[in-house]
Amino acid sequence: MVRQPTSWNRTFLMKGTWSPEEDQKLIAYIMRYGIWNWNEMPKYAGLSRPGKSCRLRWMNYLRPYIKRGNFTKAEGETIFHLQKMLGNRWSAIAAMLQRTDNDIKNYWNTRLKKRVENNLASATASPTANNSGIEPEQENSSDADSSSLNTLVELDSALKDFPEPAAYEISPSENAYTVEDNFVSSQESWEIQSLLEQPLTEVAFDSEDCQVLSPNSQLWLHESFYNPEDDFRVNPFI
DNA sequence: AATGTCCTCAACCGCAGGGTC
DNA sequence: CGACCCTGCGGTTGAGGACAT
Repeated sequence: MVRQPTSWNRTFLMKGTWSPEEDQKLIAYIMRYGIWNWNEMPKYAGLSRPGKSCRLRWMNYLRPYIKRGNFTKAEGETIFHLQKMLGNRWSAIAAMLQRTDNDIKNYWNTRLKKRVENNLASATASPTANNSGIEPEQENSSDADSSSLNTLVELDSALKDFPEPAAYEISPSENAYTVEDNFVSSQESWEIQSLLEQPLTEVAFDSEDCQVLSPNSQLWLHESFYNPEDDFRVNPFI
């Protein structure tokens, strides 16, 4: 079988940052025809981009249902612990947070990783120093506890400069919500959704699964309240 | 104001795995 | 069964903005 030239290896294809016009073309095409073949789609969508580039742009930026913007402290905690448990499986971590793997990866590489490394370096340099704020008797506990404690110390150091979580502080005015409990009523869910402009999806974290979440991150939302027709990202020309 | 350095993040690259022919 | 295609993943790069000197 002869390998046919594909859009992956065509020459003279555009590279670099996507323009708003290109984004619009890709969104419009996918909304109309769906995703059927990334290699062939750019040709029909009027894009001079490799299919791979189109896929990446869609997955990391244009598609609905992804959360963007600043990471909350709770998300930072989640990423920290999931990375510890799963390793660099960014897509798996991203799926749990409704973020993109690229975002998670960037966040880890540019923030958490550096802080953890710095913390470990300082701990190595002065192993007897107690700069963690942990009481001495806690440090004399069992090995397992000690390991857990080290994790907490690393986490605390990694996250200490983070802002307080703001993603669920809904504003403005009379619809202002701060989600602090484990349950949100349907009506509240819808209102929160409308304000957040992100899809309602069940966020199924709990402390038994990953033992990382603060109460703030335990939102129970249901996607049945989400109407894609109202979503400008899904219907860009409405 | 000019220059250098650091930081963030969008995008690219190479590879692996699964599916198809 | 092997060659090829497509997709998804993780590592890396580089442009551009922020900040420091």
